Amino acid sequence: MNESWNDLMKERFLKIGALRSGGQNPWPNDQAPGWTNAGARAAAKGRDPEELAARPIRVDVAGRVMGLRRFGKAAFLVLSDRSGRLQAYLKKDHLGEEAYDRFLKSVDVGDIVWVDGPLFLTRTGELTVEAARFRLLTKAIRPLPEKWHGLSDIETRYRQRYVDLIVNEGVREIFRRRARIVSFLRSFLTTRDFLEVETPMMQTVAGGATARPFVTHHNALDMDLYLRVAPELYLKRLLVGGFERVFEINRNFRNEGIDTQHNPEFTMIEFYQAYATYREMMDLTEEMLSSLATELFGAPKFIYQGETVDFTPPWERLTVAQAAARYGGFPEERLSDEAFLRETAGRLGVKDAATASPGNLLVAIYEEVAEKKIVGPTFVTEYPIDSSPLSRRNDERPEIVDRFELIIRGREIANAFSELNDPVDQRGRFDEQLRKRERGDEEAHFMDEDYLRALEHGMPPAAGEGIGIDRLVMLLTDSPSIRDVILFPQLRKEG
RNA sequence: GAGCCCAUAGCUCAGUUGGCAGAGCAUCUGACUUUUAAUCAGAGGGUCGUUGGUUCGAUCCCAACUGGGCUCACCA
Repeated sequence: MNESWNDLMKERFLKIGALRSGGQNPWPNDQAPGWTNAGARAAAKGRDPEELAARPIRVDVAGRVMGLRRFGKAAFLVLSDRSGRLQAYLKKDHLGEEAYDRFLKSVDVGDIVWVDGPLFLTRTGELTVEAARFRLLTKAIRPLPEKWHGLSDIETRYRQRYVDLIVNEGVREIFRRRARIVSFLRSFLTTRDFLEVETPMMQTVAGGATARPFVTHHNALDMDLYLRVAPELYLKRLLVGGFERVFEINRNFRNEGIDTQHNPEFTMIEFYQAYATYREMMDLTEEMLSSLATELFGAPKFIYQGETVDFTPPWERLTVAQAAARYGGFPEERLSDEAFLRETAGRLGVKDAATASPGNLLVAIYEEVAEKKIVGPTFVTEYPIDSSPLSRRNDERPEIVDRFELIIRGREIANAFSELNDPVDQRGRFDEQLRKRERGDEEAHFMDEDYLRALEHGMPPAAGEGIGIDRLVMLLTDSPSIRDVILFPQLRKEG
């Protein structure tokens, strides 16, 4: 008995003692159910009470006791397993006085039990197992939250996700849907001949994105390593190696703030296709996400936070300048005027408005006035070159890159571009990033000599894309916070 | 990192203009053999997040701290 236990827990501990002295193990592991609750329901579907009585279906099921209604000489248990709920009925006449009394003395809501017996329908039509045999499989010491209001304290829901999952069916459904989404994306790409790969999470150079990395240390090698901020540079090495279509679904780590859109570790899918451009990536994305929504909802439309999101292709395509002009109310031609950009950026409070390049000013203005207002899905294109050090330069306009961001409900969901495979241009871009880093930009890219060496071997022309899985799942589960779609979101140490 | 808000029984929540801490569910005892948040009768259960301060007296007022939420900044 633990001193910190409350009265409810002490009460249950006494029951454990009673079980043990009666020769019963409170935590046995020698009984597996032959049926799931949903399987039992399916077997009895359409049968009326007389048919069930005439040709009994005998099932044995196990699950957590979510409800317990005692009536003296009979009792109902509500059992919950991975497939759903099913009611069990225990009758003293059928089970024998001693066994019945002992079981009902020891069992509590929250325990896991096994029940074996024929199915029947109660007067109110509820499918029920009439227990001929039963066993306690797991004794719970802690009580579950209240049956009607459940667990709503947000901190407890995140810290003790196991309790959240036990009592909040909607939470279980979110994570089932998350698994379905990841599985859909995986098979969508696999059937298009993409190879799934795994590349390093611990990298000597944290490349592929602009973000502050986590640092760790390898003792045997006496070497600092970075948790990856993106898999991009490794996946493109694989294009060099001859895997012309690759993808990876895995965690990235970024040492930045935490809020409803950001968790330090988050899941990305990145995919790369040789002989494709960012234009084909738009088509692929439209097809992938609209068919995903159709798979989930039966149509490429769904509700997010009270508003309809429509994934029916084709999606709107806007340049950064067009988006800034439309949502900021500027004449588009003025957005190519450096003085106007500088003045506007300054007025909007953009930092470095006096020194930033015209391209970066335009993006900053777009992000300030337009991005949050775009309902989408919208592909935003024509990003300036200095914000995209790994993207292919546009053939006609060397100041922009062949890149898009996919914006849905004001959030960046995907980022894609035609890949820069010119090793000379790439070295120049890395040099520029190094100069930014020397000026104090902690998020600028590092030089990656091995990546340049790979490019020097020849990377096929290609396009690649990354989609933030957590944000996609938020959209498709109508979740307002990223913590609602990550099983164990990052929190401070418990106080 | 900044601002605002929150922390009371296992859970969901009241409450005290500063004077013995409340409800429902859960638990325990009793009644009850087809219930559905079962019902009925009774009982027990609290370091009011932590530490200080003000006060005759603090769960309540003040401060700091811890944890959480939202907004902003950074970012995807």
